[in-house]
Amino acid sequence: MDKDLQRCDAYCIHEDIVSTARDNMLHEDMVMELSELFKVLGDGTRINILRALAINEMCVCDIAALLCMSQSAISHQLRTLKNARLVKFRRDGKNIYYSLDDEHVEHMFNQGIEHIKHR
Amino acid sequence: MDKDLQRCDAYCIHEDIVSTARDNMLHEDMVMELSELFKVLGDGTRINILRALAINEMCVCDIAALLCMSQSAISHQLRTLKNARLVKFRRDGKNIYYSLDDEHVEHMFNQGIEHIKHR
DNA sequence: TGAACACATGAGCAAGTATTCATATGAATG
DNA sequence: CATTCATATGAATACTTGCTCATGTGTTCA
Repeated sequence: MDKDLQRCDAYCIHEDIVSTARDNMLHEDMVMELSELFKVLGDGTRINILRALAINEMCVCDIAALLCMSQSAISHQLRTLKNARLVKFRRDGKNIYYSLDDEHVEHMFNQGIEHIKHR
Repeated sequence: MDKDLQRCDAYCIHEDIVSTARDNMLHEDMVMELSELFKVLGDGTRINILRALAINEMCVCDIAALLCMSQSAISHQLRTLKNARLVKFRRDGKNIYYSLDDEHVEHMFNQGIEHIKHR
């Protein structure tokens, strides 16, 4: 089961360091989920949406007005954010109000901003 | 200068909420830099590289061996990470050793992992 | 019930991206 | 100085993605 120590053909200089690194790697699934999460955050439109929702819940056409984008474009992006469990929504009559569904995203933004400011 | 209150044509329901959100938006440049940072983190190969470098500095062929990928592919990814100021390097003879150049990335990973675990 | 409104969704396209392949650079070694 | 080794880089390609356009779904209201 844990015998995934299959050597790949790549030439390696420091066996011990590579071996230690291998033992500390994240599980494949976690890496995939992490990269998908970051991929979702890696888009200006979605960042703007999340930042806006951090202040207030909003319906789709409000977000579209805020960002000067089409309703369809916003709707597609909200779908992506919904799939990533970053936003939730509630229906009220004809409108659907979106809001944040995560307490970690803001921390991630802040860390990102720190990284950028620090050059 | 700050008169970028140009109304876009999109129909908007809640003027006050949109207006408040607009006042609290991140600056355009910051959104771009943030999205570029997250984009860099949004790739499994680069996540694996960063995680490995968090344990030890490593030369290119070691990373290639660890991840069972070509030297060229790793080199291209390291370039991306270097441009994002996430890794630094030093030369020692024929080898070039890469290491982390940021203290925030690990926090971002941890926040990401928390988000994922929390469903 | 049917028109109007808010939103979702599928197809299509232009732009971006991760890898491979071939080749270039740069340091050590004989 | 020529060869070898470690790494970088440019071009090409398969794949992904964000938007638009057209249309579908679900709710309200007359």
